Amino acid sequence: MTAVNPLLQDLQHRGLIAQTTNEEELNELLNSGAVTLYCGFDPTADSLHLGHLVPLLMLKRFQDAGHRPIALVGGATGLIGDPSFKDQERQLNSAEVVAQWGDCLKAQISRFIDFSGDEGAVLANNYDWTAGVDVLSFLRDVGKHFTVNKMIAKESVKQRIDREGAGISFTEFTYQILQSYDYQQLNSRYGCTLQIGGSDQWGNITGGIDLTRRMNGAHVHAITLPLITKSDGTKFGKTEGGAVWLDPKKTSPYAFYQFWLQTPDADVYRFLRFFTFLPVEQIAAIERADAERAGRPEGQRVLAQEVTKLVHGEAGLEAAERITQALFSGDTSALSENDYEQLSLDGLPSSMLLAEELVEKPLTTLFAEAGMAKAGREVKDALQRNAVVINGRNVGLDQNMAAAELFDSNNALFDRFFLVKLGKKKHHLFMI
RNA sequence: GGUGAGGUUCCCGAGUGGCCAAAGGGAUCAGACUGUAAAUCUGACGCGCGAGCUUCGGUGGUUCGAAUCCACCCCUCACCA
Repeated sequence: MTAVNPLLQDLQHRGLIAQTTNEEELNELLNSGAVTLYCGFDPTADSLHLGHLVPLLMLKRFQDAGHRPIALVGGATGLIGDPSFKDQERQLNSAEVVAQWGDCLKAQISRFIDFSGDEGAVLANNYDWTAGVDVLSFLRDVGKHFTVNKMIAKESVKQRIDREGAGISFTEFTYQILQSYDYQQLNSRYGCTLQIGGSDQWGNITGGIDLTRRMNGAHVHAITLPLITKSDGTKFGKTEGGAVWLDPKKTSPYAFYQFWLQTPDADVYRFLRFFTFLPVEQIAAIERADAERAGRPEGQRVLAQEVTKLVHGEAGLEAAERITQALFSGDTSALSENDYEQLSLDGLPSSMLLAEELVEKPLTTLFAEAGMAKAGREVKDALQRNAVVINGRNVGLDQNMAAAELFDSNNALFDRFFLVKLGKKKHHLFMI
């Protein structure tokens, strides 16, 4: 029995390993020196989202442990669409759009992984080795290694094949061959011997392992990461606004920080292990301390701080905490004119008001348009329950038509700011 | 191609001529309680501050009146070929 690899052990303690190829061999591989490993990210949008964060951080964990990660942007696979566990055929995106999205992902990934240095990490794009391949070569050289029988048997496409009325196009069916080809190529080009990915990628990954053995005669490995679940069964990583993005323009550091801060107790320590680099012992200590102390736990705050810092940097975290402090301390009187300007810059939702538009406009419409509620009805409900506060003053439904008066410059802070709170958590800054 | 079942408001799902903006559940939003947590309880939940306006696969029709009846069409599912 060889020594247990510390990285592998840490990953196990964190619950970050769903499946692996032969564990003994994997352990030996990691003990034998620097390993080159890869993880693919398909450009399906102009930004990565929380679902990508765990694999991305995983690459970093390996890099920190002295291994060499390859971040693969799926410029080619993104054109095809991964059918794994999807119940419906997906809409194809145009080549220009996918290329542009791919560039966005590259920029984001670069903030997590260090690509400098000759022996450093590699940023690759599978478009580079697929775009030029002609159909006949591909079918003869690569396709010949796959049996349709095996491809059909994969769990990831099973529901699409079994189920009547669903179906799968040849295009998407081919996806697993393309991803397998990536592994084989990365093995040839960079000596890559380990692939990581979400547990839904197991089928695609094993295809790559087989292909690499057949074409390169190389014995390569894989680790899959668990699907991140929430204790209440709802989907992780979603808010009212949809996905939580890593791009600060799409999800502000403040909104990002708030997302983590609102993590249920039942999930917070697990998420600390998944999404931060804090040692597992320290996380366990936080959990113990929280359990012993009555009242508000520390876990959420630590989680929000750590992950926001990781994704948005010190400055992003500071901005998020600045807003949070101002809005949730209950004391906004301490804010200076400069602070209000900063709130908007820091990512607090804000909008401009035009005096002439306020005369006929009910608050319900005004706040719904500002994005504080989905429909005027929700604002009405909040007004009825005294849940709307403008600059510290409660506003009721009887003032619904009094927008012009409420937002008069005489009532403004520093002659132009209005901080509106709807419910306990929704804040919006209006400026005149 | 044949036969049978069905398409209802975000989702599931009741509703078969007026009492239906449409039961019930879920999701969502707000309130209470708390810790910006969970659980629980309360309210809202097509759109509109309101008067009112627009919905029940589509198009036409019957009727004072249709989600509900009729005709045609579109789509889904099941079984058979």
